[in-house]
Amino acid sequence: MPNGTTPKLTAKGKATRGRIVEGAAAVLRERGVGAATLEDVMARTRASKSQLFHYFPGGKDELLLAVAQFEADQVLEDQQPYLGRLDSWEAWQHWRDAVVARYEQQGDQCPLGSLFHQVGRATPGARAIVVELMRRWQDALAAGMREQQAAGRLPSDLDVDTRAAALLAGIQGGVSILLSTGESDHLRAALDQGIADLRRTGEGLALSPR
Amino acid sequence: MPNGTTPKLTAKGKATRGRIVEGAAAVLRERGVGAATLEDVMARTRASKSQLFHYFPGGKDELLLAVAQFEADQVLEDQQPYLGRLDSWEAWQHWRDAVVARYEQQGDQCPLGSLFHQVGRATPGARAIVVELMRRWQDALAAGMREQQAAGRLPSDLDVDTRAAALLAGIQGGVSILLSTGESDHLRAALDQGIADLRRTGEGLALSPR
DNA sequence: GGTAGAATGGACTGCACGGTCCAGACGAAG
DNA sequence: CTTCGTCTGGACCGTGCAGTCCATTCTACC
Repeated sequence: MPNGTTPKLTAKGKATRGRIVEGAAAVLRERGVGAATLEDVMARTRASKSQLFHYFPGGKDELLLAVAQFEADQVLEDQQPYLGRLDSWEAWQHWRDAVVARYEQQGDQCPLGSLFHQVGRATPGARAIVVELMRRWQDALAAGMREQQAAGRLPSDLDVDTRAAALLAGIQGGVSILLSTGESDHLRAALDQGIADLRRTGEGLALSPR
Repeated sequence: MPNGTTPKLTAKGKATRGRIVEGAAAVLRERGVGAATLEDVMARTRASKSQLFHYFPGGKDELLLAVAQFEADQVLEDQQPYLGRLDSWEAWQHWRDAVVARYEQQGDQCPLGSLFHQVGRATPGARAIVVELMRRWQDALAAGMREQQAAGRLPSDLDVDTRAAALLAGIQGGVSILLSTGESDHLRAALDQGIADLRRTGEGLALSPR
């Protein structure tokens, strides 16, 4: 039974724990999940082994899970404020730019992807984190489309959820290819094509009844 | 300096080597890259350790690379003959079905994805395999679109390569999400949306000149 | 049918890395 | 100022697993 938090945490403890998670995240991005060791994390965060196991009694797996949650939150945060306010085609474009920039800068390390390749399908925890991230992401996209519907820039009978799912898939694939090849062409293509398709769907809608 | 093949290979040797690669591929799919050990492979293929190192002097990494190549070839092969003959919208649909079926059946194990998460960005070999796979895949899609152009079912000025890139990204993302969540909705959505978008692009083209 | 080289078996090694333990410093609360 | 619990340091352990070595058997070729 995985309980949420270890024992009591004082202010100092909280800080240390946070330091460990952030440091571990950095190490994982650099070294990759397979290669990263607890000692790497210790060196990076200047924490002793007992600290690691003090804050993450479940050992490496629990730490990885914490990092995964941290990274997952980061993903959506990095898209704000654009992702939360997709109420014009310009806003969509800004969001697109933010996504491309974020992942181009991140380069070829996949904090999340590799994480649950390690902890992976086995544990329910890891999967839950990814599922939740995808859900929130897709919901945000769908919400943006609904705003455009409300503004009369998308047909009201558009299957928003499917469209959002397809767009999200395009992003994921683009990122995935970026990670393996180092080229962001596919990410750009997927985003541009997805948005263009959307815009064209709404074309000439202004003249439809109120 | 990584040479292509070990020393001389007799017929028997070739068979054994092949057996090892296939067995290793199976083990990797089941256990995941991180968890799979050489001893697992030994058990599965009934090969001794010296055999492993006889055929793959580079050790585990070289074996993983061989498996990666094997799996990469498999991916495209599994889409044939549909992928090679995308000369009608029905053919595109058949291909779509084949892709969905293949990945739904594969379930939640990612032979390739996890492979180069392990060997990964570090080695040039792994990246090359993935890059090559993506290139061939995308080329096949682009070729299919060109056939549709030739048949007058797609505008001749369509930017085929970008469209193929976007579609490929959608597939990759759909698969990637399928792997993490177990749901194939996104893969279906990406494929259906991508193809529908394509078809709509070619709509009403029959009445164009000639 | 003999020999050179490939193919196989399996014991052995080394060590990296996750995890445990205890001893001691620090901080909060009464 | 005492006390209790959190926090930290670092030595220590066990082992799982990649990789090595040599001895033996099989295969091809003359």
